[in-house]
Amino acid sequence: MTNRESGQRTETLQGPTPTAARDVVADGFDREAIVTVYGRCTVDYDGRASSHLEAGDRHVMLKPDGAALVHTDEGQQPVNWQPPGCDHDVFCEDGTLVLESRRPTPEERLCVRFQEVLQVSAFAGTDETELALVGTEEDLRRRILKEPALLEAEFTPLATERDTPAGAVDIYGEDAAGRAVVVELKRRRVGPDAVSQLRRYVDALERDLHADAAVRGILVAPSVTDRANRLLTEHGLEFVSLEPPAE
Amino acid sequence: MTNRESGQRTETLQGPTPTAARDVVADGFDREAIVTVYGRCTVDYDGRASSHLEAGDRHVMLKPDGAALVHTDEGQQPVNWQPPGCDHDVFCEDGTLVLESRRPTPEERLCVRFQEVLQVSAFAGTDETELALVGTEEDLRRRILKEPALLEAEFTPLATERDTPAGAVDIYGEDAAGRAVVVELKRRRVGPDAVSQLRRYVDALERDLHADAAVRGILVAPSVTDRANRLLTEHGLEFVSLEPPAE
DNA sequence: ATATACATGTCGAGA
DNA sequence: TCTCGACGTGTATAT
Repeated sequence: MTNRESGQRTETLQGPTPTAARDVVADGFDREAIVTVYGRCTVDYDGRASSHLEAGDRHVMLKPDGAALVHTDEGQQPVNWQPPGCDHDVFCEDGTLVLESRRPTPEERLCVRFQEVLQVSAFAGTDETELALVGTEEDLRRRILKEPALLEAEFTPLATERDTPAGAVDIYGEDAAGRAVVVELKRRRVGPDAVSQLRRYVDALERDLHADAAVRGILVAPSVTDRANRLLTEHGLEFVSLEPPAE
Repeated sequence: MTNRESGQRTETLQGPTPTAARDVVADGFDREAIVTVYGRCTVDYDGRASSHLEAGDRHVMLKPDGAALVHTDEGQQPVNWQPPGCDHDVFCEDGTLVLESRRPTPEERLCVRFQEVLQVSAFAGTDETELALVGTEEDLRRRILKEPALLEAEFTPLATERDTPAGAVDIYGEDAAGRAVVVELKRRRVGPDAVSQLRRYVDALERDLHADAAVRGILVAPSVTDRANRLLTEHGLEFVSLEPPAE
């Protein structure tokens, strides 16, 4: 089965020869298409780490922005990949199709060698729209700024992303007594890492203000783990249960 | 162009009717194949957060383990997805193809509605092999255990994954003077988070041993950021530059 | 199922 | 370019 319509949005060959497959892939690169190849292949990666994969049937996707993905029939994550910004290359070697994707800084190389190509496709299309996502940490922040009493009565937000030597604080403000308050937001249940983060900010701000009065630190999240809760107590930090808005 | 060979490893239709596309998808599910659909669609997600995507051309992959991936022509990450363990469903509604993927705990739902299906494929294959990966934190640990002097002269490893109230320490040991040493490993350049992590372990171990002598904390990584370095100094922690083995 | 930390994490913002 | 922290993080392991 063959199908070559270069002007069309999709182009697909089944069971192609290596050279025919190469031509579809190369044409797909030229047309800024998403190129996919399914077949039996080995995969080698070398860069931040190194990996090797023996022959098996996999689905390879090459995007026009330079991203590469090698998927098996399991897992949400690709078994091998390359980030956007890579240069894709296709050629035939010893009568087999080879896909290669490289990038500099860091030097990384992904190489897929096909013993057998079952199908090759090129998908050209348009997608102008952007994802509308609700329920992020940003949404949680807006919720609190709109209604500070959700945190505690008479809390007054003074700044977001306030800079400290340890990094930017999510919300900085003061309580009814005029004490400085550092608020760290998390959209979901948190563990010890989030407590450490809050602690760094509180420490840094206490030094920064070189005030005698302690800075209050409040962790805002739907819930905390046991160990995180112990850490909070240990360091005199507080917790307020609050979720991002549902819609 | 049509191709229906149910016994074969691949099955593909181009420009199918919604019902024909549905049949290929359903048959792919039955055969434990990787199913892909390319076409113009809207995508809705609701679960830990919520998202909506207006119509555009996208590549959807449904895996037999329940994973779902929606890819645009940009980015390494899918614009929407569903983790393994979901139940995939396919049907026609108002003359259009609909793909739905759900899971309980947490309740999450992904729905892709196609205005137009340009291609649908089912890929059945085998992949027995496992990825051989080198250059992980585990490799770095083995390197140090094999040659403890890389850390410092006369360092003696006593345990890996030693438990403390704050969590498991990567390597626990003692130095030439017999002082307790906590080693935290990172396979790449680290920021403040890794220092906080090491600090938690050192604190916890000092309490656990309720010894008067301070516990040494050593961060092992290729390098550290400025801020992380300041935090190390601030808390009396140490740094040793070491990388995972290259091969 | 929950908790904890790793990951070739990826991604985006800010300096 | 580098740093830093969020992410519907995913993934594995141990409890």
